[in-house]
Amino acid sequence: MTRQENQGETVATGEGPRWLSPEEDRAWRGWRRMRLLLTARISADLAADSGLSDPDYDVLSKLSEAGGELRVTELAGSMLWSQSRISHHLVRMARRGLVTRDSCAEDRRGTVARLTDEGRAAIERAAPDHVASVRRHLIDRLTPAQLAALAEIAEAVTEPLLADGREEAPADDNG
Amino acid sequence: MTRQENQGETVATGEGPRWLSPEEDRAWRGWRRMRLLLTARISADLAADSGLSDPDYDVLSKLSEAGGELRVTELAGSMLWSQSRISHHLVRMARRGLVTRDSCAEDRRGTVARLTDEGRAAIERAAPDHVASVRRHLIDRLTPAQLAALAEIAEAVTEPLLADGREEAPADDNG
DNA sequence: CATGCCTGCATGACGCGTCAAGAAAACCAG
DNA sequence: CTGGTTTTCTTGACGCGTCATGCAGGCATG
Repeated sequence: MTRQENQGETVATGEGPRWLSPEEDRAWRGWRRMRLLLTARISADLAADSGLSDPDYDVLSKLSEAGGELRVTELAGSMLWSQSRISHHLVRMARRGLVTRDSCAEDRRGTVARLTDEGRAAIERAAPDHVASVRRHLIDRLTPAQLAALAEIAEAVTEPLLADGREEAPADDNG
Repeated sequence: MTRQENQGETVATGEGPRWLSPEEDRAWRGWRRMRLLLTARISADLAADSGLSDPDYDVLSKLSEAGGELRVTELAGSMLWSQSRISHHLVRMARRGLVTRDSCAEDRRGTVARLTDEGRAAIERAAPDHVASVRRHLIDRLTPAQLAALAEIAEAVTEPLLADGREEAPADDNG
């Protein structure tokens, strides 16, 4: 992302783009490495401890928060997932008996995703180990100040992205 | 991740796990949302601007830094990718004419990944827009202090993860 | 120089996520 | 209530990444 080896070469545009400064590059590379390694690690812990994937856990968790059932669109909206993604994933989870997909009474286009007993049991079994993993690999590595900084950074970055999404396609965003 | 609706219920372990405090939860949720949205957005920009995927860009960039060719293992090592991942991806990139995969002279088990002219052209065309996208969505949203904090957070989190990897399987890590 | 292990890489199967296309119900005009 | 639009969700194709497996070439040991 800094100019690297090809620094002497002229870029196709002919106009010099603003490459990243060393500090900027350090943050960018750090972010990408953290994304790669932390995600992989917590995901692997979760799979090993409970047999659930990260997305599995998220869906079960949301459904559990919502009292056990939720319209598919609300599920997608609250998780910032695409319709297609949630649809595909619910099919897979239903196949494994973690949820059911029942057609909705009030709106017959709709589908209600419902936690099965097995699904509820799975999330309750998985949660403690998962929290422990998140603590071990992220929370406990940071000072309280860093934790606060991370939250603020995330908010500063995601807010404009959420706003972009709303302008292009004014959709629901309750989450 | 905080106790949410099921807070009154007893967890299967019977022993209360240390759930996340509000500040911890804010950081954890923020991190996940940032990972989801920022990654998606930069990735979409890259695809729209240049037709390359994120992994495409990373591979081309590494090869370019290395002067145009690299042993597959070194490529994987420097990017922290699995052998399998790099292998699959090089097959796909070779199919599109971005790289070639030639068997290595000194070690006949080995493979050398080489940038084609087309591959070199692709990365040079893509780079300026990509930097601009990274600036727009990440760098420019943060103060210099936040940028430094992000880098430090990333380092604090990834260092132990890299160390873990080495203990379990003492491999190369030049990157 | 044979034995056996380790390394470097490829491959197949499978889960995951996106985009594009489509079906069906709801909504809304006139 | 008819015709068009919008919403809700599904589906198929395809790229991506992982894990497990396999295999050929290097390497070390006797």
